[in-house]
Formats: sequence, structure tokens, C-alpha cells
Amino acid sequence: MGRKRVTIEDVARAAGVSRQTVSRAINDLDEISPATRERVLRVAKEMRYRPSAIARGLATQRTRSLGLVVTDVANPFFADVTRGVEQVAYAAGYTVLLCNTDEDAEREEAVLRALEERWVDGVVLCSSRLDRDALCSAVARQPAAVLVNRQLEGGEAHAVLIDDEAGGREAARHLMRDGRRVFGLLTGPVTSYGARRRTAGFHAALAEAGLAHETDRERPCPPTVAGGLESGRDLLGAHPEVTAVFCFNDLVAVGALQACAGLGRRVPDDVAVIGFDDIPLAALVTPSLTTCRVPRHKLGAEATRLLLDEVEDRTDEHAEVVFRPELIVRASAP
Amino acid sequence: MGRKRVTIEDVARAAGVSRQTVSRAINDLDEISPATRERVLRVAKEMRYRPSAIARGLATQRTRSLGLVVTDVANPFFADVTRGVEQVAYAAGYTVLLCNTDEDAEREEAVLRALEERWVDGVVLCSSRLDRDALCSAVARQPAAVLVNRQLEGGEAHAVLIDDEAGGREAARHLMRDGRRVFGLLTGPVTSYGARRRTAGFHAALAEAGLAHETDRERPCPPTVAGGLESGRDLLGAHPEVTAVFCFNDLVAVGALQACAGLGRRVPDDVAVIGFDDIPLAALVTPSLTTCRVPRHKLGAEATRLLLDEVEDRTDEHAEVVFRPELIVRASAP
DNA sequence: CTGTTAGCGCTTTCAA
DNA sequence: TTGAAAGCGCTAACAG
Repeated sequence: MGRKRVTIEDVARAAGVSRQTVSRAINDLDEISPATRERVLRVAKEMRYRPSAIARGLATQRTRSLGLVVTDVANPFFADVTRGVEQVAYAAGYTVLLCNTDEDAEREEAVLRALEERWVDGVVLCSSRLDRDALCSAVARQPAAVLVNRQLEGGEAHAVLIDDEAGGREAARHLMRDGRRVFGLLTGPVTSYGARRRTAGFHAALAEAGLAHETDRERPCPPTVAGGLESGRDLLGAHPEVTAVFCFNDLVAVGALQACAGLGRRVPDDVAVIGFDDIPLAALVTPSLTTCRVPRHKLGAEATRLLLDEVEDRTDEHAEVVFRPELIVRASAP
Repeated sequence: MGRKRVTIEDVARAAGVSRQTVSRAINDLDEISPATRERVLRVAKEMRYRPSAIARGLATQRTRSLGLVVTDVANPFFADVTRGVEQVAYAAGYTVLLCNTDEDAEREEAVLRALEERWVDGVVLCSSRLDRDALCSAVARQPAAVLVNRQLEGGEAHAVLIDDEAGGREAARHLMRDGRRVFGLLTGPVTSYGARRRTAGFHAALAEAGLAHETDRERPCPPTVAGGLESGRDLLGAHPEVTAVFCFNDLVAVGALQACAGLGRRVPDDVAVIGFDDIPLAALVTPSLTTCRVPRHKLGAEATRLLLDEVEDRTDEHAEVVFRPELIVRASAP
């Protein structure tokens, strides 16, 4: 490990040509005779030459790398989004720099700064926790950017979204059809754009049906099993009249399931539970979770496609792609 | 988006000093007067100057970035390892490039090549599927490398391991204590080093107890729920006499649970099931999984610590760190 | 078709 | 304490 690097100069010398000719060969340009190209490539291969992406980046001002910012890599939601991003990026010859923000706005800004210094060609920013102004200027400082699960109303950036309101609405309607009337909500992080819209959709459906709802039966929580367990306990303890709980995501819903078990409330007989995302776990817990399915992989893939369009100048406008969640009915809320 | 970049030159001009002086200020070197440093930093900040990691990398031959290679980001095991890596790397000022191999050796080599071209300072390589020779030369081409879940007997690289044999042994002993005598194994990917060692440990414990075991009650499988389901069905169908199944990991074990359910075999009454890793899911399925807990986060963190030691020349020798798995007894194999 | 020259933005000498 | 010159490895623009 750690021997000298083989440079384009070394290859040029060994092949008896100029650096530029080597460059033409390895980049498959056509101002070069087939014979020399072949010879150069052979020499390069023998020497195990690897063109430096760093030097190339400095020369071309582009790095063929993309930043991906998520709040938590260990969240199955982002794991799938990440795969979608990776797949499209890799196919187009780009590398992905993955960054974690831990739901923290400061950390998010630090991470975006680091990506900027690394000259990534663009950024996929998921579930940003920045406020409007900070987000706006952060996005403006990147050469290209696509938001996921978040929107800038002015249209300053591409956005790939799910119709959170529709999801919330469908969940509410489904519960009402089942005869439920008193609802609790575990609303997730207060800084989450999606969380607010899901709640809004849920409220809208209740209002439509002329049903009263008290917001003191709502609890924010971290988007984790632990968060759902704790806030779920609190909610159900304070409001034993609740017969259905709509959760920010499936992890929270699993926590809610545990809270029910701990309090001796049967699911779905006493309390129905609905999650969001349809992560693989949702089908595996007992009772299995009713949830709003989100095309996570597509979210990442589509975001990356849009990003590459912008990076490679194939588009001027800022697109907005909305995926509609699909209610998956399972045992926790039949 | 996409305005001109502010360079060190711009800052130098604006501050009325040389580029070198700006460099000294931003890198906190001490051959500079406090007054100029302060002034330069103020100007740099006003201009929102961001030093280019690319140019710096070319000049210094180091990029302050690390590669992380895993077989699947969406696997909760690697998600936690990734967090461990990220945490240590970030604290030391390094960026992490995450790469997926999809359990494919060719893809793994491609990914390592890409990292080499990007001049990462070192690589954390998890669960490599390369054969000994390929792995050896791949490692030799990186400036520094740490293997996770894999070992090079010659000691050509740092390795962070779990004691897979001990895990397999403990699982077998636990099942025998419960009176089980006829075992099936879902052994995971054939190319997995850990898989072979887990199976070996399991075998060893049976031999120790003088128990016969037929290897035709063993099935390899992809390390996923689907893989466990399919191979589990096949195994239990062909060998109804099996009363306990030891699985490569928890995902496979969950698949096995589903296979049992499908075949009407009760767990643990008819068939006991043991997994490996103790991913969060293990405690959440019904019946909850007995499994060997592996300190995934520590695995990643420790690997990165070793890697940084090598990158920053704090060590010469190749360390080998072994974590011992801990048997967590739950409902699937009491 | 091939080579030469210049320069990407930074750090590393070495002088002043 | 500061600055000037050179170079990291590559590509872009131009000449031949």
C-alpha cells in the first residue's frame, strides 16, 4: 500500500506519446488513430494506470459526484431512497457522497458546506429541516439541487414529493369507515414539512365529515420506534378515549403498537393504528401495520434523474414531481 | 445557482495580501500576524469563500475522504455500521463515500477502482465477496484499508471481526440445552466468510456433544427475508424432522419464521429459530427472535479508528479486533 | 492525427 | 512575517 501513483505523464512516456494523446485515448475522443489509441490503452492497462478524478475535477470544474443528504441512514425509509439515488447515479457514472444530519439543522448546514467544498456537481437533499430562508440560500449555493419531501414554494429548486395531504386524508377516511370517531395523532418532528401536511390532510378529512377533533390529542415525537413508544404511552395515558392513532411513519407506529401492548389496549379491537411509508418492517410486526405506501426507491431515483438533468444542462425549469401514497390495509386497522 | 466560484486568489486580492497569506490564515498556520489573519478571515467570510477540497487534494495528495464499501445499504446491519463509520470519520474531518456492491464481486472491484480514482485516503471494506487473491491485490492498491467481517490470514490488512465461530457454537449449545437434536441451517451467501465460520462453529458444538448432523439439512440463501422464506420452505419441506433452524442473519430468520407459519409449524413449539446480528427488527417480530447480538455501530467505529490510524501514520502494524457476539434469548428459541 | 501551452485552485518550497 | 515561483495531474485550446 502507498506506492507512487502512476500518472498520465508516466503513461505518455512509456507509450512514447504526449500526455494529451493519452488523455484522448482514455477519454475515448476521436481525434486519434485507432492504432495509437490501442497501444496507449494497452500500456495504460499494463501500468495499471488510473486517471485521477481529483486532477480531472480541477481541470474540468466538474467532479461527477453527487451529494445525498438524509436525516438518518439507519432509517429504512432513507435506505431505500439511497438505493434509488445510487442506482441512477452509478449508471450515469457518478459517485454519491452520503451525509447524515441526525435531524439537526446545524449539522445539515455543515454537511452542505462540506459538499460545496468538495465541488459535488449537485445535491439531493431529503427532508430538510432548515427554515425557508436558510434552505433557500443553501440551495442557491449548490451548483444544482433537488429537494425530496420538501418544497420551496417559489420554485427555486426541483422537488420530488409525496402527496402527504392525500395520505393523511385517506388514513382518516379509512378509520372513519371503520366506525372510529376519536383520534390521536403522533405527528413526528415539528420541523418536518411532510409531518405538517399529513396532519393537515387528516384534519381536512375529519372536518369534511363534520367530526370534531381536539389538537390536545396530538403529540410530536422523534421519527423512531422509541419516539412512538414514549409519545404513544403519553397520548394513550392522557386520552383513554382514543380509538385510533395516526402515526407520522411506520417506526412511530410500531412504537405505538408497543405502547398499546404495554397499556393492555388490544390492536385493532380497542385502538386502530395507521403508519406511513410501508417499510418492510410494517408487514412483519404483529399485528401487521396498515400504512400509506410510499415509493421510496422511485423517490430517490426520480430525484437523481432530475438532478442529472440539471447538472448536465438538459433542463431549465424546476420540475415538481408528486407521488401519490397508496393505503395498504393490514391487521392494525382493518 | 451556478455562479462563479470564489477562489483564494479573489480573497487575496480583496484583502490586499498574497494567496499564500490567505492559505496561512484559513489553515491556521502560525507564520502570520494575528492582525492579518483576522482581517483575511473576515474578508473570506464576507465573500463566503470555501476552499476547494479538490484543489487542495491535488496539491497535498490527500483528500480527507474515506470509502465505505458494503453489500447493501438497505440492510439494517450495514446501516448501523455506516453510522459508526460516519460518526468517527466526521469527527476527524473526513467525508465518507458510500458504495454498494449488491453482493457482486465484479461490482465490488468496480467500486474499489472508483474509490482509487477518487484518491480516497482509505477504505473500510465490509463483507468482501472477493476471493483471497483478488482481495489481496485490491487492498494493496488502496492507500489504506480495513476489512470488516473478513480476514486476510497473512495479516495484509487491518481486520475488525466478530467471533462468528463462537456465535455458531453458542447457538448450537443453546438449542441442545432446550432438548433439540435435529438441526437445519440456512447458511447465507456461499461467498460469505462469516457464513462459513458461523456454520463451522455450529458444527463444532454438535460434534463436541457427539451429535450427528447431515449437511443435506443445510441451505445457502441470499441474506434477506425473501431468501430465508424460500430456502426455509425448501428445507422444512424436505426435512420435516428438523426441530431447530440456525439462520445466517436475522433477516433470513424472519423469512424462516414466515416459512414455518406457511407450513403450519409452530415456533418455538415445533421448530425453534435462531438468527444473527440482533437488528432492531429481531425484537419486533412475533415470536421475537433469539439471536446473536453483534455490536454493529462499534464495528464501524472501530474500523474507522484503525483506518485513520493508518491514514495518519500513527501505526505500522495490522491490528485485528474481534468482537464477541452475545446470545440474546427471546421467544423463537427459549 | 498529434503535440504544445496554459491553467484549474491550492500548498510547498524558498527568498525577501 | 510575507510573497514569488513551482507544481500537483489533468484537460482545453490552439498549432502544426
